[in-house]
Amino acid sequence: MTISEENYLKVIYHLSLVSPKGVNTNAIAGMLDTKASSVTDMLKKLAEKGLVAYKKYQGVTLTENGTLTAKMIVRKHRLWEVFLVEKLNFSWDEVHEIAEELEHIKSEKLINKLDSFLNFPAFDPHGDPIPNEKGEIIKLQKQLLSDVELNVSYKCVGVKDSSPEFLQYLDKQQIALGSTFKVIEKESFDDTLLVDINNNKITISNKIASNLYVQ
Amino acid sequence: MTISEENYLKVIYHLSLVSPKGVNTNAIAGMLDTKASSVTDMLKKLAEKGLVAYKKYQGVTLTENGTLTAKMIVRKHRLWEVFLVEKLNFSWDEVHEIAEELEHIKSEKLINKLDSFLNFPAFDPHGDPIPNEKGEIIKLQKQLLSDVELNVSYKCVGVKDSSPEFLQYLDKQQIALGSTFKVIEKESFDDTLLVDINNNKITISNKIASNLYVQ
DNA sequence: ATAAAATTTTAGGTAAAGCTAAAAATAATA
DNA sequence: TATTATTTTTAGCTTTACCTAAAATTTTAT
Repeated sequence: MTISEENYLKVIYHLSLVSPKGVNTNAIAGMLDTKASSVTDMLKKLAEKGLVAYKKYQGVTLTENGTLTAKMIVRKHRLWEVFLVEKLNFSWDEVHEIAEELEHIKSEKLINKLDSFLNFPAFDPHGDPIPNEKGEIIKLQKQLLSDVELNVSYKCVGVKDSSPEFLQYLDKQQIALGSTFKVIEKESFDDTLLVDINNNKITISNKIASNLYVQ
Repeated sequence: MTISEENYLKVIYHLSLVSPKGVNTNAIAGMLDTKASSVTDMLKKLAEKGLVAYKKYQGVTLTENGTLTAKMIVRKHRLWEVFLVEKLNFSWDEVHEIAEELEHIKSEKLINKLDSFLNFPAFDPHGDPIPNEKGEIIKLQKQLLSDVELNVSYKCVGVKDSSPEFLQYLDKQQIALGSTFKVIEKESFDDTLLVDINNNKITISNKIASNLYVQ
């Protein structure tokens, strides 16, 4: 299994969560910053290896084997992110890029020992669930802050966008996982929210609110 | 810098310690399990990049820049080995292979934070010195057990061969870094040694003795 | 329903890092 | 020193993972 193949599987896995019936060639190309023709080539190869079900022009889905393989890559990525934040004191906006490399280190023993060293964390620093050794994932029913009821208390449990830019914005606003939210008012014109965060009233754009998961 | 280029630099660095005047194409090929013709190709590329000084048929040496780059790869390799043994409880015969992958992760910040997390270790689990951030290396004057005086006490400080086979043999004989050695007798016929290890007399072949560093 | 637009695939090509086989240079030996 | 042996390089080929441009298919819109 090459790094490139692993990256394709991971991207198909993430896109499948949104389009379970089949992932488009162009969508994959967009995520991997490559061309559609390159994607077609790789899909044929992955199909040969039994990792995806692929029919010309029909999009692609992961096989059972492909799904498990993809989940193991996600598992590695998220465990390394926990390591980087918890043990090496990286901030949550720095870890994604490094974990993109670490996720390709090949040793099941390594990842299980790392898991144990970290005390079997269930979530990564961005609130995303970490698959266990069998690929099982805790799925909590979270909502976007943009879809939430007025005057009800929620807790921040994750971010949808985990780009450094967004995460640094949250740092600046002192928003972190665990912060408590109550939407006081919603401006109907542009869906801007007036929110009470940790007993501190701030205004939040719809774009921000629709990238914050609460519970 | 590709993984392949890094592996060449690392091998040239290690071979340079033994042949400082110039490393042979065939020697590199042997270490990397590749063919001499492939090595020639790569040497040209590394020379282009200013990492090695290369003249046809004359062997190769690292430039200053190449030496520092190689040392940083060695630094990463050895720090990851310490992490694997100290934090994840791997045994010393398991870590080399995994560190071969981890040494290629590209983030100076990562490696310096790892160094700090491990309390700036000076030696790896096999007793090899870890270059610091500047590439400086502590060099201790160690001897091979095979070259040592009779009836003088020494301490084991490193292994020359760090293959799993040799390390597992040492485990079986309960020899570890820090073990004390006193050579009681040397058989002149085959240089077999009768050695007192931690107050325990055992017989050791010349092959074993010439792979153990003591001080 | 058919034409236009968008998507996807095919065909053929490139760069990296390997390979084999033959040629060239260096080293060893008679 | 001449010849043989070894080492190294060159030349040309393969595979992986990309690419562009053109052809095929599907989707959208008139």
